[in-house]
Amino acid sequence: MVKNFIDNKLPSEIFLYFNNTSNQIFILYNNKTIILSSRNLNKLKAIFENENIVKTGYDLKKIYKFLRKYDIELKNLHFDVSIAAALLGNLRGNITSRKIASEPEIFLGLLPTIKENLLNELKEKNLFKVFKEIEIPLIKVLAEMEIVGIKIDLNKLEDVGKEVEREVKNLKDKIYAIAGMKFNINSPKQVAEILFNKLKISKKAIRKTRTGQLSTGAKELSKISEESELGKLIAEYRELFKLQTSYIEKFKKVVDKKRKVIYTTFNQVKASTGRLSSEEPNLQNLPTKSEYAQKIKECFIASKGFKFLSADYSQLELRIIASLANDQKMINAFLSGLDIHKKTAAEVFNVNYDEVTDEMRQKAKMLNFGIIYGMGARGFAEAANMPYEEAVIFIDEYFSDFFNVANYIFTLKQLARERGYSVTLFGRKRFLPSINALNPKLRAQAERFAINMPIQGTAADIVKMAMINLDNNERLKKIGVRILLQVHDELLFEIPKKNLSEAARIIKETMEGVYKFAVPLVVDLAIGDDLRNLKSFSAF
DNA sequence: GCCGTCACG
DNA sequence: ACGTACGTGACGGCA
Repeated sequence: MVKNFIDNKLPSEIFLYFNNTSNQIFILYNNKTIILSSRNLNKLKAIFENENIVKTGYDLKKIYKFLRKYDIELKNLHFDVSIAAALLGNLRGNITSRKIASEPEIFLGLLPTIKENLLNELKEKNLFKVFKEIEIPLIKVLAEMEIVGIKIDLNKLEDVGKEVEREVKNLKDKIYAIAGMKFNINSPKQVAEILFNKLKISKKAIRKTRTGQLSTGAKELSKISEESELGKLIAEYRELFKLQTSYIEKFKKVVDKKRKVIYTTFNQVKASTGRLSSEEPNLQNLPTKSEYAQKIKECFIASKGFKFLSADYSQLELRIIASLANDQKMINAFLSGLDIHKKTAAEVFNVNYDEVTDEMRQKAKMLNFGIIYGMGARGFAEAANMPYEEAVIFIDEYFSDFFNVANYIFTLKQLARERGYSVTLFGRKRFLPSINALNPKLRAQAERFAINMPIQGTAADIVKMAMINLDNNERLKKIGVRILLQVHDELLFEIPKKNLSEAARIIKETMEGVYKFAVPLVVDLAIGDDLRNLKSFSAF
């Protein structure tokens, strides 16, 4: 039956849908439905691999990966309706996989119409360029990264696991002893009960959660250190419990035991700013801070014969603000090559660069972050742990120093109000239905989105474009370079040892050359055999 | 299925 | 007095 279809005239386009429940691909081929399971995929191999037949589907990355398992390369990825819908703002969209999973054939039949509608809307709303030039080419890059995975040392992971487990138990015992009873430390409700009712620790400075319960977050726990050491112990317990459950145990659960490789899944369009996200497991939030965190990172190792190379954009978002705002003072700060937060501090505190203290730098750093987040005085005061009045003064000073940044932020809000969306340099949009809302809370939130999205989103566009350019580089392909992970402003590669220098040079040049801003992009490199021991590396 | 919490950029 | 700076994913508790 499949044979007959192929003998007919070749279609110019086929439509694809992968049904998770049955593990089958549903294909619309010259208006006929073909259903293939892993056993008979090969019957359409020539069609899948035909460059002249465009492929349209729902979640093409998943289909690409499925076919690759059977040595078939899906070529000419053309239109992904889930991506198109997301770019148009249907984030957790109308098209949910659950809804369509029960009626895959009906959904497949609708795909051509859905595609036509989405295509028209993308063009109408000027989103086709981002779709065509960034998101579609990225599908294959992400699929390849997910297929390669990252190697993990299971023996080492087991050892760290035991250490952390022992430490968690110790902390547990200590906490019970001080509390005078056993309770569930994982229950914020019970922790609050013990601290503030049983032990009668002062709750005057303690914040409440949205639901009116006394908060027991790390910040609140640190406030009670004068009265009891329980706060510190509970915080420590939480930290280690987190490492144990969210990382060590999780990795053991999802690892491919035979290959000793962990495979993540990147979501291309989940984040409303255009960032990627990573799930099952999330490899974009590997812990870094503590000694145990470092021991976990040490478990991620380069494949035999390869070295890790990490390449991260230095201060990507601030460079973008300085450039897009065309703020000469901030641009000069970057061009000087000095520490940007220290330079900012010198401006805000009106002192010489050399006179900037760590505390001043810390405040300036928070101001710089605040800009990216669309801060208000209240939020900044809270984050920087200072009185509201003082925060107002700091922000005023910052904006009078960097007045084009202030103008830029004003313009971003203004444009968002007029257009109903915010937009990145490369045309990605975030629709902001609440930007003119009467509810001040909702409106203020939309304004923060309006400020943050063009910055975070432009950075996301840059990194996505870098990934595509790297993937298109024939030389890198030839010398065996693989991209393993993307962590927002950083890419992790695996490189055959003998080609390290050449690869590093091409990678740095490619990433820095993605776009020419007023402030040049700078990429820092580091190499190593595991994720703990990465040493900075000069490509030239 | 939501909440509080905490890991990351 | 309060609404209290962006984007995520994952956990256990709890109803």
